[in-house]
Amino acid sequence: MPVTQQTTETVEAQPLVPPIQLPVKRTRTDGPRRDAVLEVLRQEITMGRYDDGERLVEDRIARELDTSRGPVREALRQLEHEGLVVSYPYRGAVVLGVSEEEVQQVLIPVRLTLEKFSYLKVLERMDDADFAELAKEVWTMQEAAAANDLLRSVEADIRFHEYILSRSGQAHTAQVWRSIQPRIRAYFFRYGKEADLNRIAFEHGDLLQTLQSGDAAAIMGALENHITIRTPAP
Amino acid sequence: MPVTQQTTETVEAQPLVPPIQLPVKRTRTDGPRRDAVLEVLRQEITMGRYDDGERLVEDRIARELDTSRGPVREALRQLEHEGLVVSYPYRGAVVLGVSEEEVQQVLIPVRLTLEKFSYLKVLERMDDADFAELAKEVWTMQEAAAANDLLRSVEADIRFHEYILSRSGQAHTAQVWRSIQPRIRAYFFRYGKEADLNRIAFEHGDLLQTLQSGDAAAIMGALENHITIRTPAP
DNA sequence: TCCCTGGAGATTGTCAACCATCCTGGGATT
DNA sequence: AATCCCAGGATGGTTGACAATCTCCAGGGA
Repeated sequence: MPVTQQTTETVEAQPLVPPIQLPVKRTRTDGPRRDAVLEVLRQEITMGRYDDGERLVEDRIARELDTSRGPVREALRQLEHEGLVVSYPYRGAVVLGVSEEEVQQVLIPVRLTLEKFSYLKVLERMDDADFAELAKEVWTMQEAAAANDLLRSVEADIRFHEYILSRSGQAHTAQVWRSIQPRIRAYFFRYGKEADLNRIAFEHGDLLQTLQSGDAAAIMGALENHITIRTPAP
Repeated sequence: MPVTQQTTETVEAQPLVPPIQLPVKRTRTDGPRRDAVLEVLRQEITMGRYDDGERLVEDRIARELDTSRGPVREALRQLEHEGLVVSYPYRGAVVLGVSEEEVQQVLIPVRLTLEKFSYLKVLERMDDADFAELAKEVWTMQEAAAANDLLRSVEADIRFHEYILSRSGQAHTAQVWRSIQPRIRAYFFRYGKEADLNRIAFEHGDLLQTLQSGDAAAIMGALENHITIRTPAP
């Protein structure tokens, strides 16, 4: 499954023929290759197609995705910073499982901190266009709930929160979020099989409504409920 | 200022002379080159030798540190994950300043979350050797305070907390810490010029003592005081 | 004058081939 | 049984060459 085709190719240059070489650009603007590799790997790990502890060998992945080791190396580093992988010098990278306890007691509270801050920051700056954007995601969640589509629900959930994070323009907050988000995502997929999608959609609708009210205290409360409460019962 | 000398060199091979080539290994085990590059850059940024927004050009850095672009690229990515740098595709990396507000309202609270968790996790596992290790750092802080040496004090401070973090063996917690710690460090250097080093040393001594008592509630309280309180007055 | 276009130059992103360095897992030795 | 040694496997690093983009600025046209 090639990540993207070769960037440029010239038609087989026949030795003594006039240089008609038509450059066949298949490049398009799909951004750096490493990002494509990153997405593939992240998806595969998140969806559980790798076992915890399984090795990720640069050369193999490079061949599989039809690219060179460079982009693969960078993608692996990124995955390490997203906590989906651990690696030791000269020994390579292995898949790292998410422990329920750490997610509940560390990642979720950290996330709460981030969101509380950025919601406060973004409050005045939000206009109707922003709310419309968020409403769209809530709508998607409702659809996903109706279709019992966990994937779409989680994606919309993430986008909902990410929209506000990015809108708040707090560089460091966003940085921490990027590092935490993939793990939370992976966690939802693993332990969220029997999550109540309707409830998720409803909660976000409620959160959005509270946001529109502009009442800071109410927002903090809604956030805390929304983020903290869903403990998949230990 | 070369990061490290060439890995292996053979004595100038005189054309028609018997292959006496004595391999002059200067390698030693100083780990991956990227780490050396990383440390140099991190230090320079932390110490304010780069202005906020200043560009970090791969080629220039590679030449300055006498290495190739590979390790430099990896170091820059790492710095990005440490929040000391931001980069955009095809546009390169620039130094990112730490905003006091984000440190106070985001990074510090996040840090508190991490430490609370890991301290609880590590409680029973701590033995006298561990406490001795921590006592050593407290001692260093006292020394640094006496000499009014901010650098040494901050270093020992970081090591104190990092020791417990790593001792707790919580992979995800440690991951987040690694991403946050450099920024907090940089923050201390920038805004901590008139910090009371004696107070810092004392607080850690107190924290250590509380740790040895094994009283979980007391430890949480001490942590909260220690980490949260030092607001350099806005 | 102001806006738009089209390079030119600079820098990042990728490739490929090669070598150094380090880790791992036997097998032979003691 | 414990230890040492070695070969194979993988990662870390180098080089040189291109491809892909971005930035900026000079001209041209409205």
